[in-house]
Amino acid sequence: MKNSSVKISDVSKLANVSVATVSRVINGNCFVKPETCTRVMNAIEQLNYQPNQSARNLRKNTSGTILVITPNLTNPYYSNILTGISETARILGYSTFICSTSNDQVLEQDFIKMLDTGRVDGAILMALNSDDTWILPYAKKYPIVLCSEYNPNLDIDHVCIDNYKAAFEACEYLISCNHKNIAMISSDNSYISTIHRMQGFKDALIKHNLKDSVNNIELASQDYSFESGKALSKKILSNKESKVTAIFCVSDILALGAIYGARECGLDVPNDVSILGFDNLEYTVMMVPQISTVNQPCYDIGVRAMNLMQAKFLCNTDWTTRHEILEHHIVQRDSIIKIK
Amino acid sequence: MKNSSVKISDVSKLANVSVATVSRVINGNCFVKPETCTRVMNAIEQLNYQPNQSARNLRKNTSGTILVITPNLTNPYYSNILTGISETARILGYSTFICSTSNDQVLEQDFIKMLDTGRVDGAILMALNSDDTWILPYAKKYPIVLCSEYNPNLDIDHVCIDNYKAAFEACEYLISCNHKNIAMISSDNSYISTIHRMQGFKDALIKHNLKDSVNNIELASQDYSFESGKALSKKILSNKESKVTAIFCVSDILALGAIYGARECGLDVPNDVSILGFDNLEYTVMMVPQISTVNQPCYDIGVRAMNLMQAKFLCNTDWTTRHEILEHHIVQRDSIIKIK
DNA sequence: GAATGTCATGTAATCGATTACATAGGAGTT
DNA sequence: AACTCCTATGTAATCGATTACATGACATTC
Repeated sequence: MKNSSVKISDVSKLANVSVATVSRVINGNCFVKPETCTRVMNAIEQLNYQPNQSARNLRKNTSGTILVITPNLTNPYYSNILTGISETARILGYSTFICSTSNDQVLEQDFIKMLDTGRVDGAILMALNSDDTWILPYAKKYPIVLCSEYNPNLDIDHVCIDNYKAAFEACEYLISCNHKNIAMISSDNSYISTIHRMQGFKDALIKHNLKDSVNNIELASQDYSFESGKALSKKILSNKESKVTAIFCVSDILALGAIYGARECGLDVPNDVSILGFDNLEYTVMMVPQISTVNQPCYDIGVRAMNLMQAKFLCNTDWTTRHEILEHHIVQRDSIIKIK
Repeated sequence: MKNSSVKISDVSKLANVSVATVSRVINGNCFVKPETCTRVMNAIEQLNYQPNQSARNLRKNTSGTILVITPNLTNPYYSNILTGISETARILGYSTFICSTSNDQVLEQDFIKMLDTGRVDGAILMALNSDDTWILPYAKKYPIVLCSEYNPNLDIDHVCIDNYKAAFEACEYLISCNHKNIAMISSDNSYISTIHRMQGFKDALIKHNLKDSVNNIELASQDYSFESGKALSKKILSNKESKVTAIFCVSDILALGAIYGARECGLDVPNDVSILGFDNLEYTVMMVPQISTVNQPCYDIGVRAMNLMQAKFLCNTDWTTRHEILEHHIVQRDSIIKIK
């Protein structure tokens, strides 16, 4: 026998009140006599009553759950954000429905349709391309929050870091270590973070009169894979003319690949080449050399995204779009040396 | 305007049939004239009708969602299993509700209560202690599948590998490389996998007359952390009398820590100490030395767990408990050498 | 041609909550 | 005493689907 077979009418009978009163007690209506309230609560306790969510959702026309769309679950960058989202959702009383797309846009748009069916009340998306516009009609109808990535032409709430500034500073950090010939391993996608990081990198080079490096950008074809990082660093480092002394990678996994590739070219990191990562994932400190990187507050990004979602739910007046920019910082470790 | 405001009665009006007929079409009842069926489907298409899940769930007394309980989302071991579970669930038409406990049993049991409220139809648990019995009443009432860990005294469906055999073989592999003084870094928890691995390790040593090594087991206090691996390998290797030449770690992260610790002791891996990991997570090949390890088919474990769950749902006769044991294998890479 | 069976469809009850509206008792006002 | 107002509670409609049961059309059988 399911406990769920205990329903509100059972409670009402035991407490000798109507179902309406029981419902009022459950939902904290203030017009219930304390005495009655106690009686009802005792009955609930005694029967171990738990309200049926489907019935509640049907009546209230909500689901209490948030759709979370992520490219995958295994990349620690995403899983850290997801942890922030999930834990915050739990605390705030929402459920989450985490869906991974494996970068399949059709799947992504199928998931989004759950907003229409009432299966979910809102959605947090973690990987919108900077030129995606299909999301707009949904964002107009439902609460949507974008995480890390967004389309600058669309007026939709989002939470992210200042990727332009982060890359600019990262590049300046390498320059401050007297690197003059710097390469970048970026990614062949159209995320706004990628665009901003490349622009920040270039602008820093230009500011410091290192225009020759501006074209040293290689693009990883499979997003942020180790294999791409390895292959591209070998490509960069095997070009003896260029004499690159530092590589800025737009993810820690690419940096890992770059280090491996450097080693295969017979080069030592950091003595022959310096490598800078991005994200500051846990494993950057689990190896030699520990990887210097740009910290992103992944967990907090998730927390803020979920809080923003709740704010949108609670707001009953006009909502003005919010863009939350969290702080990044450069983490100096062992994969970079200062050239004398 | 929500699309969800289109309801079954709107479709029925447009198609000029009753709601019952529309429902029959949606649910594939065979007693509908093809002609009528087409008319209804056109109406559905035209109105972009999507059935309201809450109403459906209420009426059918199901939720179509599976609770998945994991210690965390960030450990790639779990996130790979989760991927297998989620993708399979999607294909089979179920939703998943992934909850992470951070090893908080109170939270875990709170999550399980969602079975009682009808919020979920079944649960997959990924980290049951070998002496946990609180799960039993739930397993009797609801479909429950255990993943990786289980309680051998409880008759509950589970999917895992043969950890005893895996550890036995792992140890024999080290012995076959002529290691005679072998240590183990295990974990201070009561998972059945841990117990079995330690037993397998010991029995292999005994079989090969290496009884002296049997007490070389150190326990990581914070489950499978890098820090523990580092500290314990330093402890093991700094003991000059013991002359340990190989360490078997019960997780790749511990192995990572062990390698780091060895390096801090001035020892080279694999030339001075060999290190064997467990799990075969992606990053074992992303560093030097690439880590030799025991492969677990994480993704498949997830797939099988979800398939098992579905089998339980579909079974309307008596169910006999199933224990699915998937294949492991040793992956030879660079963190182990054969002693001459 | 009456009885029976099959197919296709409709009517209305039902799932378990929430909530608009109704009602009744008691306090306060005139 | 008659009125209003407030509090506390009950009655019944409602959310949007599914489905048991009813019905009618038509085919088959004897």
